[in-house]
Amino acid sequence: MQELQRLNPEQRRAVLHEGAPLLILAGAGSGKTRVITTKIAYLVIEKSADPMSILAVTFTNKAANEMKSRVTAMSAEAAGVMIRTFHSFGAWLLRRHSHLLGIPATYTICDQDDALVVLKNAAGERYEKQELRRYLRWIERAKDYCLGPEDDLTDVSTDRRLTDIYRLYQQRLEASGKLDFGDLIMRTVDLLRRQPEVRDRIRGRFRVVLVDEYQDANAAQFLLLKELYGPENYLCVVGDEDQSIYRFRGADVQNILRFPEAFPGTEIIRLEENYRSTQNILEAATKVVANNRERLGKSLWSKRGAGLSIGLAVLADEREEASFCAALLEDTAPGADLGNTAILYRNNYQSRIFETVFSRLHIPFRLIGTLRFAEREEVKDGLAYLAFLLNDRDEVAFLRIVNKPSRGIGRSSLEKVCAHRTAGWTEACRAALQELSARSRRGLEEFLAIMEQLSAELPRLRPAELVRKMLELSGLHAYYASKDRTEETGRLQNIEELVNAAREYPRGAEGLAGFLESLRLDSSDEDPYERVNAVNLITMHNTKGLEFDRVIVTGMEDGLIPHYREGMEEELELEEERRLFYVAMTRARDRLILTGCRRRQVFGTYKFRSLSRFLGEMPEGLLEPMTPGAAAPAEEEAGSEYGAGTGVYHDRYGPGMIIRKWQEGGHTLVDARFESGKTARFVLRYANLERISLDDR
DNA sequence: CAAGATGTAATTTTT
DNA sequence: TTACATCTTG
Repeated sequence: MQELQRLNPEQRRAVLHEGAPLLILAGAGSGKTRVITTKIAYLVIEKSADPMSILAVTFTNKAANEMKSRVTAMSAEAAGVMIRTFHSFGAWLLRRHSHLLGIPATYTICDQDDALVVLKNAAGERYEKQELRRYLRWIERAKDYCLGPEDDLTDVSTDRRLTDIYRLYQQRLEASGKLDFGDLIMRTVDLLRRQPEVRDRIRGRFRVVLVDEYQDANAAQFLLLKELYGPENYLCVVGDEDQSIYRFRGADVQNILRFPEAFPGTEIIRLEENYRSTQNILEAATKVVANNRERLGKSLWSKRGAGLSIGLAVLADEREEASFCAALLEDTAPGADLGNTAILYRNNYQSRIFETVFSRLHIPFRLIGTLRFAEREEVKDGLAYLAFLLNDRDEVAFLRIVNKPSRGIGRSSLEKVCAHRTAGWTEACRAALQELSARSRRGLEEFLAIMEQLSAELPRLRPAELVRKMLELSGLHAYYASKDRTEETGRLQNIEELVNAAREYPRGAEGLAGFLESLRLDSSDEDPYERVNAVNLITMHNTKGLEFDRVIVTGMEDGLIPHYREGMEEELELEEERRLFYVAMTRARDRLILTGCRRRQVFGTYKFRSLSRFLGEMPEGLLEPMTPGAAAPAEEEAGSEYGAGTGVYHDRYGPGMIIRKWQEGGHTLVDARFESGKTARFVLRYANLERISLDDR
């Protein structure tokens, strides 16, 4: 197999390895995906392994899809290999054994929003939203550790009410015939433990189990691996303890650190040659992460030259930070692909200023990982109709859609329906009908009629047609069409997109359930691998597994990175933040630029900030200060230029023109007329008027 | 019952 | 600054 020749000795050793459990410690950019995919192809081609007997598990769909396409490129036969995320593997197994678990085969999956609704209904009105969120976090955490309500939860929280609330939540969830993300792992473990014959059958089928990004495994996922791994099986996990960044989600570095203890006889192979970054970038990143104690340690090296220095720019505020980045982008060679640059930040909200500044300057950008399709209100509405169609015990779906679009069914009417609640909501509705006012009754009858019609169509229609029908019958299409006219959001487009998304799924309940599952578990509607000439705006977490020619890490300030939050467990959190920064830095191939602000707006007022302590952990000589003035267009001292006739842009008023300028009380004042027809007077220094050319509208 | 108005609170990271 | 929750009005 010629791919083997292209590997370095350690990579080859990892591919050829068999027998004992294998832990591959793969540094950033060391070609770990290549090793896994080649290993799969090697097993199929050279060792004549049955593709069906191989299971490869990842954490994100992004990674799973990437792996799938690379594997099939090497061997068409290997298309039969099962490559899934942990969650989707659990979902698959649970669906096939739903009869053993007392859950419907067409169960739907709760996302966090849905789970919060379930919890709210379960716990009653007496809790505030924030409290409920806290409890939900604890419940999720418990599930990360495979702990049920009856288990000792003191490691999760010592709150006395947690056990009760957790139990109520779980009952309510099960009564609704739904599973949450945690269930997908926890109940799979449960299934394999309680049904030894299922476990043995699975062990018999998947003789080879490969796990990517193992450093992000949580306790439940570890336990799942334990169940999958029998005496006849081969287990290989790949990971990098320095890139473990999902502690908040229950990921535990100890999982990878202690893998050799948990699986006796484990052999370790280190991949330390980095193929991605220049020496400078690598050295800086390595020096920073070396401050961590919780690591096995490896020494990354690269054959690439020293390369460019690492740029450091300190800007006045986040607005200047964004313009600085914009100037860098505008400086790039004509024809160069903006898609080769990524702008990274710690918190999602930091993207906002980049969006505004870039839009104004007509710099194309795309937000990666944020606007999740399935989490939009209008999409959730549509999905709720479909979920309810599959399972009329689904309380979350029912409450969402019974009166959306409005059918005149208000709170009091709903309470009457709830009083009749039995197993299914259809029944409860029918039972409550005669107690309702004429108006509410008509509305509810209409709702029931809609669902009945759709139910009749369910076995006959393919999901795409069914979705179309649902949008019409439910009135959602009309509802969002009229809304869209006034609000000009793309909501109508989004729900129509639902029709397209449903194509390719087989007809009937199973097909529909499969469609809903993929939407829930595969939220990546923006494909970072797709070539687009637009700069990438992305959180540090979301960059895992990605790489870019040029990376700008923004917000290099104490409090942002490392992120501060009260009550945090100092040392552990700090090491996690350091790993996150390490991940961010090692995404860069050729050029790494760090930016921070002297002050930043917090809740509308400016706060002074100090630079990130991580900057001090980098070798002195590698950092090269960049002067904002050189790259950013001069704005401050341009006061003298804002004469009458100057085109300006104001945040509130939009584009306009200066019509008069004069001095008064030591300040320069201007009057401006805007396109809206309004005029306004500003103190030039404070007004944040941006210059634009007049034909630039 | 629903849309508008007004007041108050708050920003990690994601399958 | 904005998001969201509660109150008020049509």
